[in-house]
Amino acid sequence: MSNTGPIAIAAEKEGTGTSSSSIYDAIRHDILSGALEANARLKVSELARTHNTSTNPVREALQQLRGEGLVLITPNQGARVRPIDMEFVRDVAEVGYQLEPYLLRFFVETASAEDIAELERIQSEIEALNFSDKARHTELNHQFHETMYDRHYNRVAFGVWRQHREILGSISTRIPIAIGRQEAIITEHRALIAAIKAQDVAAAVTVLDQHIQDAGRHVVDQLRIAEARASHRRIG
Amino acid sequence: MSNTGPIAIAAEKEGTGTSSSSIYDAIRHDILSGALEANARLKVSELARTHNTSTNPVREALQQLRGEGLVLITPNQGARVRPIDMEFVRDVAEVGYQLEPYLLRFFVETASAEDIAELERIQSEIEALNFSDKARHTELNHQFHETMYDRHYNRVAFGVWRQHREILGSISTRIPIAIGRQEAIITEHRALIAAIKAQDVAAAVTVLDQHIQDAGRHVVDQLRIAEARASHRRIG
DNA sequence: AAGTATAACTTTTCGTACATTATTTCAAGA
DNA sequence: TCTTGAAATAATGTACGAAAAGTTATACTT
Repeated sequence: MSNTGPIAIAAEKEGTGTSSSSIYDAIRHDILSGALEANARLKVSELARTHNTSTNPVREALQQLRGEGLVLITPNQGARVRPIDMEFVRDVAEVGYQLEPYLLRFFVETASAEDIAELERIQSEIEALNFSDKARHTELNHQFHETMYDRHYNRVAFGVWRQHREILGSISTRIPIAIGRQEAIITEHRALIAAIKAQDVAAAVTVLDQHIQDAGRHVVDQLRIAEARASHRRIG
Repeated sequence: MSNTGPIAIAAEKEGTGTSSSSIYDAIRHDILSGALEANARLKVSELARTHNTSTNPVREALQQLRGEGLVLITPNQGARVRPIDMEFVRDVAEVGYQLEPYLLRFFVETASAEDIAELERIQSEIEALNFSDKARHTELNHQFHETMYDRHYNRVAFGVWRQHREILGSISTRIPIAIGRQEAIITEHRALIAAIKAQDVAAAVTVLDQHIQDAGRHVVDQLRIAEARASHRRIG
């Protein structure tokens, strides 16, 4: 059996301090930011050298990343970066679809006035930014959703969601946002806030369903364009 | 931040061969089977000794398990077994609820005659066994569901589901199955097969929703009884 | 002479041993 | 009883040897 790696029980962010943890963060960041490209070999001694440490911390970091599914390890052949291709993104996005309504429902039922105010604050910041800084937009968008789900009693669900969100977010920053999509994001967020204020669970879930499906479809479409372009370049 | 550990991108089972992999399997098994109890400290040198190997393979196995969320690691304090308590089980079960209908839908739409025959074979074996062997029943029940989801195109979703299933399965074998629940399992499985044969996606999803919610509630209830009993023993 | 197979060599992973540093334990004293 | 500190214990990081995989070069066949 080969390790094509699905997605598992995420470890929550924990206090670092050890060299192993920081190298874990570094490699993880490099994978998600795209600095390390798909299928790149992760040689232990090389990583140890570039990060000014010895091999053991690197080996442990790679094992942890394997547990999370971001790194693929074949016995005696070492670690490679899990390719975040269209298929993988689609799969990750669809898992998100299944979890978000569940997470949202609890928020609508339990949201305080402060929670909603926080949402509106983030939303106004998103609108003010107006997509001028993609990385910042992705971050704010992440905050918008995280604000709603963070206090959910189900830490497992939240963890799965967040990990998937990070993967999607990592590629969102690398693809363009279509103009039409920009407007849709604004109106969808507003509709969501309105439904939450009205304590209308059904309406909120409906809006969210639309929102995340559109968002996911958009990412997959853009990725399809990028992959087609890449293959065209190879052939031409 | 502490690592209370949600659930992440699961690594698929891969070909072993290395000592690290086999020790990973061993520890994982001991956690899920209950041989290692909740919060038990996992001392590296101790595990190395009992498994006849050195410390590095153990350390790497623990890191991988941390990535999967089965082990909690605190800097400079080492690894502990993640407690699989009622809360955790409930959370894991609820994540399952969100994913199973999604996985099932695809199966109903694409199932071949052989697939359905396989389901019926497993079902008849379950009925023949009639709950006389709990471990075997859990295994068959797992097979019943896995048969439906295994060929789903979304490997990420399948991986998340399977990992959660393994956690639930590990405790199912440790709790009693109520008589009423036994009959319900049989009839629910039969109804599910009927709906699949009729290509009725909606009916299948409805039956499944009922089935997994009942199953989850049953596990949580039994666990509540067990925990209450344990705390009573402590007090009394 | 070109292509393939094989052998020598290099690189990398994997397991072992050890040094260092942090934590836990436990006993002595306030 | 609580605090303090020293010894024991365990985690983290470094170094190295053995085994496997990958690479290059050489010999052999067609």
